[in-house]
Amino acid sequence: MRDKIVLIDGHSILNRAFYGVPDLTNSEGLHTNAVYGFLNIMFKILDEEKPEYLTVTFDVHAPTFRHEMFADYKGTRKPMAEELRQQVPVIKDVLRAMHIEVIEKAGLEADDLLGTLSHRCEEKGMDVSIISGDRDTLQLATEHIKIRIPKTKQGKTEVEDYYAADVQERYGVTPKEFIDVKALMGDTADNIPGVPGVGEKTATKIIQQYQTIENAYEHVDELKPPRASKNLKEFWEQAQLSKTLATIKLDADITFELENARHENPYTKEAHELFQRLEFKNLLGRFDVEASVNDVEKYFREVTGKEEIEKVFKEAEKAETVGVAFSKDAGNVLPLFAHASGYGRVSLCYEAEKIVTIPCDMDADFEYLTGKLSHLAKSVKCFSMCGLKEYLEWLPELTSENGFDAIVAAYLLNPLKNDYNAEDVAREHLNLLIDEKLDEGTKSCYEAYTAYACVPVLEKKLEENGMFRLFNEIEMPLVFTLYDMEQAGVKVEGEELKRYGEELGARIIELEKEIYEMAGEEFNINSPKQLGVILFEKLEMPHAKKTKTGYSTAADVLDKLAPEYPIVAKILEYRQLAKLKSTYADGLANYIGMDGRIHSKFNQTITATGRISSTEPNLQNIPVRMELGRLIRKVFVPKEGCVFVDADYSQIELRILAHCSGDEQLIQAYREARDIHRMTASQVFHVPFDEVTDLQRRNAKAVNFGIVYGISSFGLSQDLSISRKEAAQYIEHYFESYPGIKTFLDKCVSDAKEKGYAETLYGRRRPMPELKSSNFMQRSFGERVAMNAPIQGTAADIIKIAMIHVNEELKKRNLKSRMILQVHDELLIEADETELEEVQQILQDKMEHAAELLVPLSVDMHTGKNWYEAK
DNA sequence: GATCTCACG
DNA sequence: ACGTACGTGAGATCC
Repeated sequence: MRDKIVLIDGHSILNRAFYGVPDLTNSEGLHTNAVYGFLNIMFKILDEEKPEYLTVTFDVHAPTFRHEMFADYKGTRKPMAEELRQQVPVIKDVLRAMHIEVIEKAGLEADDLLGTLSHRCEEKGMDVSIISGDRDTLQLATEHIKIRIPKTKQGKTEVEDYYAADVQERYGVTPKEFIDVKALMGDTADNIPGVPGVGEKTATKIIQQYQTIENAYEHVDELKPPRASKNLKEFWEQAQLSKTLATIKLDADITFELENARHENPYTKEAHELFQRLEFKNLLGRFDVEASVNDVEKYFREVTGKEEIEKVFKEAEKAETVGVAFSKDAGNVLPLFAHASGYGRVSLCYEAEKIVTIPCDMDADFEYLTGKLSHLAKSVKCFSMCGLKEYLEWLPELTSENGFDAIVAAYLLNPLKNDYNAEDVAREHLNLLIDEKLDEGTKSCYEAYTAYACVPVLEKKLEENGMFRLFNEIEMPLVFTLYDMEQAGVKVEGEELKRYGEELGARIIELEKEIYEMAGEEFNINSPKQLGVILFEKLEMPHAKKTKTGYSTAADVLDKLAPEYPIVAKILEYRQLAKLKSTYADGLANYIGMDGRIHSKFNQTITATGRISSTEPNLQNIPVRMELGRLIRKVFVPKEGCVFVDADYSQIELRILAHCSGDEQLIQAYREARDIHRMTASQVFHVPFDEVTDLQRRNAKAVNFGIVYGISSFGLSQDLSISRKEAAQYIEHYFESYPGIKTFLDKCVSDAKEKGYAETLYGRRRPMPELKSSNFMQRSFGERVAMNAPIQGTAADIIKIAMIHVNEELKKRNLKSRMILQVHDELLIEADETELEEVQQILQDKMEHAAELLVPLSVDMHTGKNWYEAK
């Protein structure tokens, strides 16, 4: 059996990875996508090949890089992107930590290193795999040297393999002849001149016939086409030079000790720490966690028997802080004693060395244990869990005074993550690794311990980041508010909804028929791909836009075609109805519970800005803009004896902008309750206030929206279907009229650049690594976000405060009315008819006084027997 | 699982 | 020159 060595072309693969993997950044703001992509490719190769030896080569002098991704790029080298440059030392650190040999030699091209190493290894009788993104290395392929070129396709890495025979098959020449082909055709990127007028086709033909340029030169008069014959004669010296340049050295002067390249366990402790810092979560699974010792586990204890359990709780009651975890035990616990919800175990940590897990059994079933916990909640100062809201059902005695949610705290500290869980909190904040393959009891102990131990750590970090009050006074109380809303749910008329869906269905079938007839064939209208072919190929419509994968058939494109092509209008109508039926009519029906109500989830740890999100189902995007869709709201009804009260903030984001910017004009306008869009129109278009046309007001409104989004002339021009120039002019006039706003928005960007995060009025932070990007698009995005996040985030803060106050007031007064929905700037209350006026007064008061700004907060309120009427 | 489209603020 | 408005969630298609 031949030994095998894998040689990785470091810069080439790093470069591939950089352009193939979307931008990733760790919480320190360090770009990591190239390193991540590199490691993925490397691990894939190692898993496949299991080589005895492994070496990564870097050419030291690589200040510039060829852009292989862009076909239009030719000629001189472009400087390496800053985001890539900063990752070069990182990958070297990672490799060092993994004990993988790195070979660099000043003045030597990576190709020559690879050539020499592969050649030497082959002579020693080894199999060699060269991993490179550079096709020049194909000349190195032999029977025993395999060239492997990784391709990143939609997140998946595929590898093209070339032995000598494969090169012959693919390119029609042998690897050695490949050099001569290149000598003739040249390579601008590598500064190889080649022979003028000879391209790939001609070069290949000539070499297929004559094998080498020398042989071709001997028969130079027979060469075809005549141009090649003439030029080879004329540029013979240049051709010879080109061949030298194109030839990869096999005998470079380097010292290489094979034993240094021996591939042993790369999963070292140092590498693990580095991977953690880089936040390569799904690569951490490769490490053997057992190796990294922690001494927490030895304090884990399983407790059974009523006497023992009582003893534990008695001890726990004396603690200031307890960490608690519920576990869905799939193991040994008799299902008989588990709860219907699936919980079969609770765990408790009340000192760093007192960590117990209690399986539900005949002595102590789930209700008994949660009863003990709820009782415990009355005596401790801090009752901490990971994801508190999920468990409040079982802890009726817990209040926002002493409840602590580690997950919510972790979210505030970094709101950009996709998901939050106990393992991550332990790793990031306690530097504690939790094995994924643990039994339920141990895992549950870890979670309880994490909830316990992270309290002081997270509190300190919140304090340091100026978010202590935000956490204690807004986010934690909100956990309880959201829980109440989820419990309350909203009543939905199932029968009505069904009828609505059926009506839509009937119309959809009609439309389908008409569309098929007009198209002349049947196809899947829901498939953008098929639809694109019908519209833009078969019916030859002018296609305005393209997406990555084909034609865009988005509504704004179709809107422009609709006046001229009746079928497009039908398709738009079909789309609208199909959406209403699938997402809303049918979609919502699936969520109606036994109580006739929908209990949507309100998520507190999703958005980057601090907004709440709603899922299963999303009740924050129920149609309202179009009448047909809006009708859906008629099926959302209050329960018997109740009415809906819907209250929404009027232009809260613009008011926040007025406050934060201190712009005199805008503040004055809001104090006088003037029509802001009309005023803007008057200023931007230089017309008297009373002479503003509807169109001007509409456009001004779009400008105001744009300001909040972090305006760009392009975005505004798209929205208003005007030229970019015009849009830029609107913006210019706007900033002339409101100089305070311009100053404020500029400050948002410069502050965020300086601090690395954007901040709301209440101290909520959004980290902003994008602002450091050298990529124009990403940086511009960062700038828009830096303008938008403080405004959108402050609005989110304010309505959260209002929600907490409204909910508290309803409870305090023992009212039967319940807050049931939040839609970003809107609250929906199911109000008992006898309490209607009181509820209206509470809503108005608490919403308008949630924050005291330089401008009044104004609330619009409506009542009705369904959501349609109340909006 | 990625992509496209579209519903909301 | 680059190629976009800010923030979400869900359904359908297609690989």
